[in-house]
Amino acid sequence: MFVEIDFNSDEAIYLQLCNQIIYGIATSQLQEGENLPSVRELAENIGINMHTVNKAYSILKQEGYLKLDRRKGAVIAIDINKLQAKNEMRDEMRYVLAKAFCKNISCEEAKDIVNEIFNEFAK
Amino acid sequence: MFVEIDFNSDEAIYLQLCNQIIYGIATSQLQEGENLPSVRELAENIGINMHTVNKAYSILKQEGYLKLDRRKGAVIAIDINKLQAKNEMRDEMRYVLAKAFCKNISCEEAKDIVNEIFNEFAK
DNA sequence: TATCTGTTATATATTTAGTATAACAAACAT
DNA sequence: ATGTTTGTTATACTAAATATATAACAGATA
Repeated sequence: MFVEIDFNSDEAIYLQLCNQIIYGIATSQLQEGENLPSVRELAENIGINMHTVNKAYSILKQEGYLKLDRRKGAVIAIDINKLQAKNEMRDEMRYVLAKAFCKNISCEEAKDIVNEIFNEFAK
Repeated sequence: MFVEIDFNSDEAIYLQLCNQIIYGIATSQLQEGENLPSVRELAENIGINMHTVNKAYSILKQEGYLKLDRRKGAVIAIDINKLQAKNEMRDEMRYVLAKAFCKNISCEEAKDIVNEIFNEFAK
């Protein structure tokens, strides 16, 4: 796997896992229908506890990025609720952009960065 | 003050405080040079502990939004390090936009929301 | 002098995060 | 059939983060 955990980060391990898997889907390093490692395997691989991986997978399932199946394990399966996703994005973005605005970053500069990041994603 | 704490949120109180004060600056409800309430006063006002407010103020100071003065108290004073601010924004934005991309939100739609939010700010 | 600032210190309770074992039922390969 | 692998659940524990409660200090101020 491409996952890299920073154990010195102040961000919780399970959140780092969630974010990196979502980023992996966006950059199509992980594709719809593809299997993730089992909770035990990934935990072993990273060197963390099974339950920490399980927590990440459960959240990703609840947020509509995975389906968990006893036979096949964790499978990428995007459930799209665009309206909800947009509202969540707006709420998260509000504080990120407030910081930017206070630091004299313009709307144009912010949108340039949005372009930049979208170019990292699959076309 | 305009601060509203959601005690049922999973977000820490001191973080809610930081975010709302930054948003307050961006929307010019708080202006450069203006005084914030003292840590004791704001704590009393919201109904939380003095140290929780103090933690928020200390972080805002360290991130360059406030100066703390024994005589005048906490004063809005923006320290602009644009390059650093841009890099931080990019890192925070990356995972917000990865989520959006997975949910079929387009680059244009994301930029529309950036416009929308910037319109909430002072001109 | 009394009061208000931020600041620091100590102690404590609560919650969250992470680990450690263990067990279960469903699926599956041999 | 047997043994293994899947997610899932339960319990117990440690450590860290969060929030509260008092208390005290030095500098500034009225």
